[in-house]
Amino acid sequence: MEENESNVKREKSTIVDVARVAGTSVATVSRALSGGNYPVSMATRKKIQLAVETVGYTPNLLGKMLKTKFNPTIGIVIPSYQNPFYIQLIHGISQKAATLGYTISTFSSQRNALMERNLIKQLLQKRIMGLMIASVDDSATSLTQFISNGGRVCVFESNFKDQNTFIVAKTDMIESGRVAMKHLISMGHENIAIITTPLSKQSRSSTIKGCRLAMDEYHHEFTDEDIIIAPYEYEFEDGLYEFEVGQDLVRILLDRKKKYTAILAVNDLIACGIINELKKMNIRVPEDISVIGLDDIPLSSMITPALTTVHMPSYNLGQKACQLMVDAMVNQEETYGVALSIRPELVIRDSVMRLK
Amino acid sequence: MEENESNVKREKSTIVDVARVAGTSVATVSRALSGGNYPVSMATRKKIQLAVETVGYTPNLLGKMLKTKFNPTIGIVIPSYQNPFYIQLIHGISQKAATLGYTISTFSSQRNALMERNLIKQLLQKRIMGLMIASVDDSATSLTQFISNGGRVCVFESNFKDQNTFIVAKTDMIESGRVAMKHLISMGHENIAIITTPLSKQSRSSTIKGCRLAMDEYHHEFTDEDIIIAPYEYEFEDGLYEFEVGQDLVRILLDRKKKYTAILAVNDLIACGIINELKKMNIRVPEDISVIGLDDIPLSSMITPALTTVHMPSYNLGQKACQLMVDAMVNQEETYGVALSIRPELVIRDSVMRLK
DNA sequence: ATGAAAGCGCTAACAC
DNA sequence: GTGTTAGCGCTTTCAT
Repeated sequence: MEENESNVKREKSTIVDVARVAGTSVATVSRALSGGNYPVSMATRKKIQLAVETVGYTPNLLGKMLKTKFNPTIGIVIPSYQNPFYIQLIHGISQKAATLGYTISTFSSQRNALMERNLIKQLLQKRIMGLMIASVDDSATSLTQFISNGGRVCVFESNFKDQNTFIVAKTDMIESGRVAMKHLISMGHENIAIITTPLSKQSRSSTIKGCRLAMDEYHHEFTDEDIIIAPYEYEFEDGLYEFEVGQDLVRILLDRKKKYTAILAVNDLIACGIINELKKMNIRVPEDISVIGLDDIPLSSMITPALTTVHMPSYNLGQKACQLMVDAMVNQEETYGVALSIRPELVIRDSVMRLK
Repeated sequence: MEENESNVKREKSTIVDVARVAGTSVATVSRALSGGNYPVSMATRKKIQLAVETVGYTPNLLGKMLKTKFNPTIGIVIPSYQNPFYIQLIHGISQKAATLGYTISTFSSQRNALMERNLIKQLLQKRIMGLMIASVDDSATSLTQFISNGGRVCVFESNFKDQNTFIVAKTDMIESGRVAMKHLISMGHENIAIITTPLSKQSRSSTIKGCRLAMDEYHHEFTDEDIIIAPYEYEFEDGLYEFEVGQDLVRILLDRKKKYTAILAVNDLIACGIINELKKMNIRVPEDISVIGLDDIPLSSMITPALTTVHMPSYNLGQKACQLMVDAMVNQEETYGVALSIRPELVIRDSVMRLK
């Protein structure tokens, strides 16, 4: 099969095809098509536009990015698509990115540090300059490597001590824990249990710290015994890890000698699991036991009883973090060490009962 | 600031740096690093490996892809991150892609056709070869353009008549509607209403068709009056479009003269919204009215009463579709027109009551 | 088993 | 305002 001039199966056309048809040089085409406001006469612009259509030209970003060393994409890595908290975050980022003319591309690490590293390596190899991540890795080496290759990193969650080379964007977890716990106390509860996923993440231990703070303020007794920690952490193929943690751990809690009047779950998905399991056991919420969560995901207002929780403005957080990210990407100077902390807010619904 | 030989801030090193340090040619480095099983002596391999580490080399995929015209990435475009059905689908795809050595990159069109087109254009410009999409666009032009540029497309949902250039992967929606409706009928229901989002999508009208089929089989009366269709379709910034559709439409339904004993919702999120609203109005499910959904998302087993629904094996569907996709990407011959249809399965829980 | 060199599609000096 | 040309980092003939 010989190739002839008027090839029926058109090979993907390039800038030179356009130039040939338009009767100009490739430089002019480049300038007309993406050369900022470089002067190109209206006449040639028209010719080029026409040529673009006749040859069916689609720019090849690969060539452009190779040349300019700039990939206007922001990579987002989250631990799971199952937790609505991250979904809201993505929404926020996405919305802001769109207005700023950036493309976002999202990935799930499936709570797997190895997979996370692989993902980051991929991004690096594609010369993506911006990375926004809720990391599940104990080590920050992947991230620092990303930065030493000229990238910008924004972390939402991290196990390691915050590097001052990252943009840190998080909700104030200490305050969240404190707010939730104070609400329970103000409703007359004293025997309160905490149910949590492993404390490896800094955000988790911060939450607990906030809880302790509140208990201390009121001189309530509170020991490590009162905290039940999930022994495992992974992503199910199909199902909701955190929801199941709630279901499993509340059973363990109920088997204990010590009796509690309220449970604080470190996130809403866990709280929903708890309530779900309690219902199965015919234990009424909040009459028999109160439950409070943290996050305020859509599900929380959908279940019965509607969950009292602490709202994390993740949509806002995403928006603001994205703005910071883009700033860091365009500025050549290092705008590092930025910290963004968003204040949580109590949302009272139906899962906590006044005790006395 | 002059650049000196032993530059402190290392510029990103390339294959030529590696070659220089290893004392070989760039061709050899390329072959050693990614040249399949092209013969390179063990000795030089070692030298190159060493050089890679000393210069801190990270391959630039942009260069590679530009040269090879092959981008081993699969782009996924879904209407929303809020609907767990798609999340399950992504999980399935992701898992399979990982085993096949492909990277997936996901995007949300936010139920916006314009945005969807933009996304597709982006993918095209990045010369991504594989696109798996649940399209919300009325027109297939973006998709056909993608294909005419050498890409492969797999559709999960589409408004247009199926092109035989696509890989079509869907659950059998006609059968789903039929199964759900038959269950209602077998439980003694005759006055059944359907609540649905706009029928613009083919999958929606297929579901309805299936419902009609079931009604016909039993010679039950069923008219367009019994179908309530949401007048709008868009993605909220923050919230669950379909859930709210359920809430809004069930109120409208209840205001009608005709009284129904059962409601069929075309997806679970809608069904959950319906149940939620019914509860607020102190109407008991299933005692006062039965509700059945379609999809079997995790939420369905979490609410009270647990939702009776039709399970769509979206995880499986994702896996199989991904396999097909990759096959199509490696095969130069066109493996088009493949259709994959997965059979749904009734899941009986607590939201449907036997009438007589 | 290795190297030299052409070129993928694009941009950005530098000329005119 | 427009054209010429030298690469960006990589692969891949074609030699040797």
